Amino acid sequence: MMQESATETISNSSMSQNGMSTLSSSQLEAGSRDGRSSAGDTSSEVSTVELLHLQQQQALQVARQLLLQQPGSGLKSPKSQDKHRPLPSIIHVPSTRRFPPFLQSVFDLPQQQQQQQLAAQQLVFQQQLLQMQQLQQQQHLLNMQRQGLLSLPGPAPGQAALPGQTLPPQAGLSPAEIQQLWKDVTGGGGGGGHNLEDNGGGGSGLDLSTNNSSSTTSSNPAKASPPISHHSIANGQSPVLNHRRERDSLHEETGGTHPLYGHGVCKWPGCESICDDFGQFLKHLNNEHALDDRSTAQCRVQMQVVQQLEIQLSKERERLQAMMAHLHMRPSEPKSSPKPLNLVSSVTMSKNLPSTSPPNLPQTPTTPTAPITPMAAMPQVPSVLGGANVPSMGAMRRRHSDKYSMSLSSEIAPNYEFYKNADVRPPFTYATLIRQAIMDSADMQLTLNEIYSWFTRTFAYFRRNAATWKNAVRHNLSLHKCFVRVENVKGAVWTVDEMEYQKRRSQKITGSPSLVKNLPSSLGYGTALNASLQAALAETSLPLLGTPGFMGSGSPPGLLGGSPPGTMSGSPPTLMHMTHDELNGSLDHLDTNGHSSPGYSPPVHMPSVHVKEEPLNMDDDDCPMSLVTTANHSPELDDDRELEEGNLSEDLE
DNA sequence: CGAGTTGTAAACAATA
DNA sequence: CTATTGTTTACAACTC
Repeated sequence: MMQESATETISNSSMSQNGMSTLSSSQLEAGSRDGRSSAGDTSSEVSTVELLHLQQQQALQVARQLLLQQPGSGLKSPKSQDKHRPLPSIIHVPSTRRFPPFLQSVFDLPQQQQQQQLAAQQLVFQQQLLQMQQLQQQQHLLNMQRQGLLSLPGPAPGQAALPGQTLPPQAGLSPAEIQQLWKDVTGGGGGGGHNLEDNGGGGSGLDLSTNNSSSTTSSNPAKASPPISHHSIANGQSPVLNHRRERDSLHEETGGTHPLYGHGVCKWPGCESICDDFGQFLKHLNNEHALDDRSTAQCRVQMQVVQQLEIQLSKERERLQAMMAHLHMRPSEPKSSPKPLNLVSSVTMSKNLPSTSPPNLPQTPTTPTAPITPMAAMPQVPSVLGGANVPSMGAMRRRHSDKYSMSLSSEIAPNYEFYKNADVRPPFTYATLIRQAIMDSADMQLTLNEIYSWFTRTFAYFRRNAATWKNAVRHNLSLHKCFVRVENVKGAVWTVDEMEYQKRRSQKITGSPSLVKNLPSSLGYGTALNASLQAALAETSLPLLGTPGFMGSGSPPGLLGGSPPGTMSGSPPTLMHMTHDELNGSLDHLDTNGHSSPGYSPPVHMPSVHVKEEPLNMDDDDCPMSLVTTANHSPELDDDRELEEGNLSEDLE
């Protein structure tokens, strides 16, 4: 009972990462930078068109590259490198981030930040992809339409294109042309080009998600996209993002809301009129986009655009599945059933509860409701369970996962809905999950019950067999040194000793004790405390940590010794995410396992200091700050600390 | 084959 | 007394 309530009360901090901000400015800049357009900043028509053109091309190019790469084996990143690598997520691998993970870590971004960044990149990428698709569709449509509706203007396509860029073969129209078309159809609505500049590849892509509902809306063609970034993209996978986005926009539009209005701009296809307030927008809407032939025609175009996009989406989806099937499926085990999800879950479960799990579990228990698209689901499911891992018998454990697992946040986030609704066992160890739960919390500390809640809230899988997994959770908390119990006034909370956590990882990975020592476990401090700092240190000392298998890029066998990637016997979950995982935070990627640490005890727990102020309301929140010193620490700790502290810097090389 | 991980199950103790 | 929370053991399944 408590749990239930807790489940509800707890905030979804896990989704915080969605809150990314703007798209990478680099993307935007690229557009203007490349083009000669800079010359015409003055919002002359020409410049506007050019800008648009550039931006579109840019987006197309990026997206195209990705698409091309993905299918091909050439993909250097997530590819299945060799060992059972989980399926790379097509969508998740922004071409933009080519730099090695460890480089990223150099930035010392705190985990959250990194995640955000990651997410942002991801979003940008997806946006581009969508944009590309949209453009293609639109081009087709326009192509068709122009025959009847108008004559083409004619700026040479691709004129300002970047070196390697070319328009999609099939596209008959250049972005500029499209733009022009819209304008023509619109009859000259558009305002200045400001929009373009701001937005860059920005917002239009996202709209895909909303398109369906309001077709006439946002999915506007290239031009009419919302100006700035709201974090644009709704990454197709997480509805959450969409919601967020919607909310955000609502927010901004304090006055009123309208799908065609956002960020002070009219989002009517081809129209970018600036409307300072909602009232003005309404006026504009009624005046400029009243029911007339022109509007009707635009509406029709938009409908077609949407349809085309949908078709395209389904095609891409098919392609994705085929790719995944190709990459992951073991020759031996062709998962015949299209519904890996449930299958899997049941299989997995079987292990846990041999008899318990009803063979016929609500196979689609959650699925039906789950918003997740096959796209989102696919990656995970099949790879995780589907594949070889689930050898007929339930005996197998899917521990692989964690070896790779990185930060769940990155892994989970994108598939948040999936895990939340699908009864699939997450490919992470309990330790990893627990850590994530704690890290997701505002205070970096959770009570046992809160941890339980996180599990049930985040994974449908853990809504069953509570006794089993809860016991496992407790067991893990007690067993692993990285989990530190801190006494609190109202009880006790669990925190993560990142140092320990990393230490373990490193051990696992390197296998070399010396290295392990590098990790300054003692810097001490605490738990949640400077995660970033710690992360940085960890990274520094173990550059490879971040890279291990993910991405497939470079997992140098050398250091890793054996454990990392290859570990997973079967198919790891989605490595794709790993891609960003690396970015994410150094802290995350490597995963851990339990107790390997030699004999000493946890290095410091910072306990006292960091104690929590009860985040939850479910209890008595009266005492906001319950500072308590933890009793946990035993003398032994200190020893370690010193020990390690000493070497630390030196070892780092 | 042995060591180390991870997941389960279960016994127990301390508390609420 | 019961339910939770924690700690420990034991064991099986895996991986290296």
